[in-house]
Amino acid sequence: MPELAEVEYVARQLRESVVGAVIDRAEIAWPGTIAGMSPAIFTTIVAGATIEGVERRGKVLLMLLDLDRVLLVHRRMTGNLTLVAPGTPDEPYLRATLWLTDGRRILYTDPRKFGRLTLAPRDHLANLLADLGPEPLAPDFTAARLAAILATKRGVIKTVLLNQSVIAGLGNIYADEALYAARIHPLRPADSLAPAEVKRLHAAIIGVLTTGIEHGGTTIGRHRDLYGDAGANLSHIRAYRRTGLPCDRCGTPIARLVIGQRSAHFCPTCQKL
DNA sequence: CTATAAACCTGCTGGC
DNA sequence: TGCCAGCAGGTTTATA
Repeated sequence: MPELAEVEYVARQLRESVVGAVIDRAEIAWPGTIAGMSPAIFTTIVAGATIEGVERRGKVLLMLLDLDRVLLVHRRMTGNLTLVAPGTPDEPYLRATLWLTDGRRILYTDPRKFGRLTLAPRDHLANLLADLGPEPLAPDFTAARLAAILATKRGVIKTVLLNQSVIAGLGNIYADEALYAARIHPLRPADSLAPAEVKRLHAAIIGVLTTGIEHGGTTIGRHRDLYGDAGANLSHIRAYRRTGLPCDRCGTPIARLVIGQRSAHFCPTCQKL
């Protein structure tokens, strides 16, 4: 589930709680969680590291460690990071644990085992994230820039929005929500959008992501924040998984299509092809 | 480049 | 009530 909004919210919580903390040791409960190296190497490198900062790029959470290293976390579909006090029992589906020297633990849980943790030297970061498109909440993500990008894309807009190399961080929920807010049909060719539509889409992307972050993310299935709480953004979702429910704007039942192996939800009246 | 399908995994839901 | 097909917030890889 975790898209940009969910990752950003947890990144902010981590920044408030663990910057300055020291990782005493790591324990890997499911080896496949570690990407790019063996769990043994991972645990060796991470032991004793100080967490100097927390950042995010797209859906990737970055824990900046001392000695110019970085810990990357991608939660994919069902991964969660939670911070627990000493003595708290482990959570179900625990895949990795970072023990802090003060006794707290950062738990990585992930029922479906799709998520990954990896370590890299800081100067490899740009290379590792090289395929990601612009950050939609950065000041340089302007409507003009979005227009320039979309003008070169031949595919349908829904698929283009999900492509992380086009824009970083949008997933199925916020792509559907942005298209709904902008009143653009998900099957519209990306390069067919009129300037006014691109402008609406640009504002919609920023709007739905900002709202999502403000409410702690959207919890439909498993997303939880750093303290195990569900996000409250579901009440602000107007299209995603609302098939058959009335459109907020016109009352037409929300429809569902499969586009590029993903479900797409939209209002057939407000979002004309 | 674009599109499509399958794979990676497990759990939950809805329909019969 | 019980079982099973289908679906799930993501990404990568193979194939056409």
